[in-house]
Amino acid sequence: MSRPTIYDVARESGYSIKTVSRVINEAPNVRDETVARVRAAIELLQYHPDPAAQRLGGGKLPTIGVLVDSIDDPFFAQVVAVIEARAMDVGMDVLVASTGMDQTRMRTQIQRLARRGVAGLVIAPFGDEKVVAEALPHDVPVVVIDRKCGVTDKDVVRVTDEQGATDAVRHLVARGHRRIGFLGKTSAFTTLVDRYAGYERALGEAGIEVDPRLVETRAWSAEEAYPYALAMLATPEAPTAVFAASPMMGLGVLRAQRRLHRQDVALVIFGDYPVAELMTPPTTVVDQRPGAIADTAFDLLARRIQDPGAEVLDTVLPTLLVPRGSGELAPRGS
Amino acid sequence: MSRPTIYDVARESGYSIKTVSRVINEAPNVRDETVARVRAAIELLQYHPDPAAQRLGGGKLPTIGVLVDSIDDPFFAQVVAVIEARAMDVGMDVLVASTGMDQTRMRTQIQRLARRGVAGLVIAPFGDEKVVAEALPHDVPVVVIDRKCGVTDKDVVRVTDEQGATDAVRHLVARGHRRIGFLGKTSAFTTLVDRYAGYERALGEAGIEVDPRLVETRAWSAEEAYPYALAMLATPEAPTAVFAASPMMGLGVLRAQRRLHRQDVALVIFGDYPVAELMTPPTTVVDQRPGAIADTAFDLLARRIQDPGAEVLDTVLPTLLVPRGSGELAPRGS
DNA sequence: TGGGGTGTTGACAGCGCTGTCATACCGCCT
DNA sequence: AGGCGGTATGACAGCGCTGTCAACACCCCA
Repeated sequence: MSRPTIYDVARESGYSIKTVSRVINEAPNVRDETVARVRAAIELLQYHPDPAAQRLGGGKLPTIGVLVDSIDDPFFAQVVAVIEARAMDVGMDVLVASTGMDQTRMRTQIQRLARRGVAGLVIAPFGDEKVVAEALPHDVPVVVIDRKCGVTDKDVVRVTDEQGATDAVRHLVARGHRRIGFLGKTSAFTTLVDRYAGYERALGEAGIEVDPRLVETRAWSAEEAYPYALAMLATPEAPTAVFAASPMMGLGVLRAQRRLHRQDVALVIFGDYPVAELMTPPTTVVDQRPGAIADTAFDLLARRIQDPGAEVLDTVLPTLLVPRGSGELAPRGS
Repeated sequence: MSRPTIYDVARESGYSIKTVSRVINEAPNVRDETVARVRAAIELLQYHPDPAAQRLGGGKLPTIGVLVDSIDDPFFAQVVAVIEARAMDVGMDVLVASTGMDQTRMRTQIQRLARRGVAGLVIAPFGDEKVVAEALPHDVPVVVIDRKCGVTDKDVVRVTDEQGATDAVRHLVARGHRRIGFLGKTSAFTTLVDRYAGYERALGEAGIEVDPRLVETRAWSAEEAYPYALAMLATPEAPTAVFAASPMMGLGVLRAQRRLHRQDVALVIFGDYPVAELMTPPTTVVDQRPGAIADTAFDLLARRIQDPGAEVLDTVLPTLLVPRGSGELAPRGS
């Protein structure tokens, strides 16, 4: 009364377990009629191969592992959701793990996932490049998402951080802003360095000099960003617009704006977030399109699982500026 | 150069693989000195047991499966995040799957997870009670979360839906509201039936008769809720306050309010959502405390894994009314 | 007619564990 | 002294697959 095994299917179909195995794995050189009969037996018995046994027998687990900063971050939640959907389509399961922004933990989690014998891994790494390079496994296909972190021997999917930031700041400049603040911890992530570069570029194009008083690079979390944003908005030289280089920074700014009743300060956030369109004013964002990142990552992973020797790709997806109101505000008093 | 196996540990420590196995599984009747030596060898070799082999050998996979409506729903994302954190603490991995609110898919996903040989399952079921009862596996520990769905032979963790709704509506009544709208698809979930009951109860206590024009039970998604909310707020008998029985309904109402510039209508949403405190006005919610649900579910699952015969528990957690502004608005014109 | 593919199938040995059962040894009671 | 029960350890057979290699039937070409 236990689950049927490959032996049951073999007996039922009249073939050997090896032939059944071939049918399951769609191996070549099996007669059509044989395939049909084995399939019929599988159907009849409602047989499903045991993943653990498949793995142990020599194959990989029909599973892909996903490692992200935090599962309930809306960005990563969507990444996980899309990967799960794609995996389900091809009969794979998804193991999730989070780093909690801790490099040691990142390393441990990667090892654990790799140890389980997953077919592939989607990883959002962070931090020191050397640590990342050492932590990434070499015996299992990996696709790196969101942050390159100096990785050159793995497929990478990320977005045009600099261009996206440039777009955002240009957008503000086009509305007449000249005093545009920047928030984002550039020391932590190369993505933020790139976004800052985009900020500088857009200002440069407009002939605006970077005012260090309007650049805040110390905060990482929304909680840390809040006081800095507060301070920046409260100064006499307060910016008329702010570019928040991440949703966390954006939250800090929004809280500060609310606190100071300064909804008149224009704002563009890099990274969309839920209900942004319901804010007052609705928040203009640079959408990183997590779904597209996840889709591409899945495609690349599937490709690498199938062909481990395939050329290593560094895919850079475009971002999308979504004007919703906060980024279209004119400079105060103009 | 491959990963060390139990044989390597046995050789290194001078004991048999069986004794090593005993140490790994903390089996009784092993001398302290033996344990110490084996542990030392494990440490030395950086040995980690192969989960697939453990599973195949007779044990369960050190993995727990989580099945929810949708992984990027903030409520479930937090549930998954907490379970992953808890699982990591005890060296377990987490397999995620989503139902997409499709009963057939729910069934398939449950079977797939059970087939993998997970140690336990956390499931948010939905829909027809008979289907749910048939879909839940009997050969693996299961904890049902969020919705009871008529399940009586599994541990359940949910919240005080009726009480939470009563609290919310009482809160509105206390501010002087007498025309209070209700939105929520009561036909789909028992949780929503309970919330409606809470609504009715609070009104009854206040001697307010239920006005069917203020009760909308047809919508499920935010998209569906929007037009209904719009219609309700646009009528001459428009409510001065609305109780949205789910975050989805809440979104619909918020969009309608924005569209009609009716931020003066008081609103309480059942279920917290990100940045609710940054809305204008900040949204008062009944917090379901997904983290607490997940924590409790994990505890119950661990308990059941350890003792499959333990008494079946139906745990009902309290909700938390979080006043933030929208629920404290006085009736229009008063 | 024989040699050498090519296509199709099966026997069998693992993969790295755990469960079962056997074994060896100890102390203690009668 | 003999026997018994409890403790500590090991030998060995699976668990349900896949990889390797062999077997066999055919077919083609020389």
